[in-house]
Amino acid sequence: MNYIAERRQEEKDRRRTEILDAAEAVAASEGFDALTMDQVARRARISRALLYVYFQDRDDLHFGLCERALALLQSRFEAAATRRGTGLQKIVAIGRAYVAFAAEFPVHFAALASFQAHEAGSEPGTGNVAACFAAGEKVHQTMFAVIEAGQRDGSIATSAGSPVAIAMTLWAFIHGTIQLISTKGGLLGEYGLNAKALVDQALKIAADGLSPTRH
Amino acid sequence: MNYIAERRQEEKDRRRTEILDAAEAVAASEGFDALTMDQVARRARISRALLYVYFQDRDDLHFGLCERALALLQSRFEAAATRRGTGLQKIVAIGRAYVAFAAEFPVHFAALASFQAHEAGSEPGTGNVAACFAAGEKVHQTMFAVIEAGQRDGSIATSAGSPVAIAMTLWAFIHGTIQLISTKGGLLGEYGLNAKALVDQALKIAADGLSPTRH
DNA sequence: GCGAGGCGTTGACACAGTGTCAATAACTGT
DNA sequence: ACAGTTATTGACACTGTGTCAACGCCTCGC
Repeated sequence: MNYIAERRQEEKDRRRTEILDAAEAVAASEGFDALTMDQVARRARISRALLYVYFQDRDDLHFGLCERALALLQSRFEAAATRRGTGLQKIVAIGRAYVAFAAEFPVHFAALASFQAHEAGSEPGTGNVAACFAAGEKVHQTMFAVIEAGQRDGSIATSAGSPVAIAMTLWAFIHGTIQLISTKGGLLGEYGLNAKALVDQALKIAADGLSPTRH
Repeated sequence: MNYIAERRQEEKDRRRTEILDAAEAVAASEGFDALTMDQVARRARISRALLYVYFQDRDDLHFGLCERALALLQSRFEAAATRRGTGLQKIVAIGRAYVAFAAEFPVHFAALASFQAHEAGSEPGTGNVAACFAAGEKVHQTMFAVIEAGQRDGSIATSAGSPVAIAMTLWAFIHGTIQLISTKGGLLGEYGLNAKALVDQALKIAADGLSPTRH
């Protein structure tokens, strides 16, 4: 009957999320890079071989984690984007949301960072890779819309460039800043700096660079 | 005699640079992440075991490559910093120098990127790690000096923050931008963007954010 | 010249992790 | 009860890492 297939699909989905939960737990305790298939399988209480039924390989599992992270991030971005204020204020709020996200879910941020750091061979429309790119696309769209609104309400200079280009640039800026802080945080102290001050700095410069006051 | 020790040291140094050359060659042809000790050893025409005499482990070799990359980058930064112009113009020139560096030596940039992306456990003053951090420090000092000059000649707002903080922020900005372009370059086309336009965009926003025109 | 001791060099080993496959176990419909 | 599908696994082959005892070679004191 059809009931069966449906139930099986549900069980498959639940198992899949269990595996991702396990992977997050392992990444949280052992560090993201030092995550092995064996640890994940044991944590999820299945054999390693079965893990390969649900995820094609290590990278595929990785993309699964990224998709989760991006979905979570997107909800934060949307929350930031729906607050009152100018487009510029909203985009700054989005930047702060990314910082807060990275602080709250370091594992998810690590997943995104290594996703960002590695080459993206032309994506095959299938599997978790596609889902991951789609999730990233949604995040990007959110930023895009806010920037466009900012240019319409006059808080962001149109001379700063097209919304797409600005979105990319800002993403690179804020991601680079968080990455620097999270990996080299220890060295900051030697210069008498702290994370919050650097973030404020970065957001201020970026916001001033977007503002149309000049010219 | 002392001659002997000296000659042996020189041979050791030369062998060391040969190994690094081999590592660069392998990284260039096989990709940076997919670099194995075996490939490097074979390219340098020594046994894998001997490789471990010169470099403690894979990471140590990696730090050796980073040190080279940073030294090279530093010479480019200094060249950019000695050109005529305001501090702001110089810091923009440094940004462009980093972009040019990444385009000209993708392997070196990849080394720096993965160095930047991974955690830096409190450094032990010994070995290549220390040398790598020292080289990074010199690069940072170059930026620092230019920014300070910019604030003195009035081309960079003092309200933008302390020179150290600005240097860190700008490094994060430009590095993040190059990283985005080099790993996700393929997707740029889908948005009608190209690398050069994005770089110009990023530098413009950053420069406008630093400029004191606004108050 | 020559033997002892240090230095450079290596092959071989133990280990850890990945991805695959044939075989087994569990379930479903007739 | 049985045949057919689906889920699950242990065992295997492979790749890469890091270590070690051993071997050869140079050099220096005699």
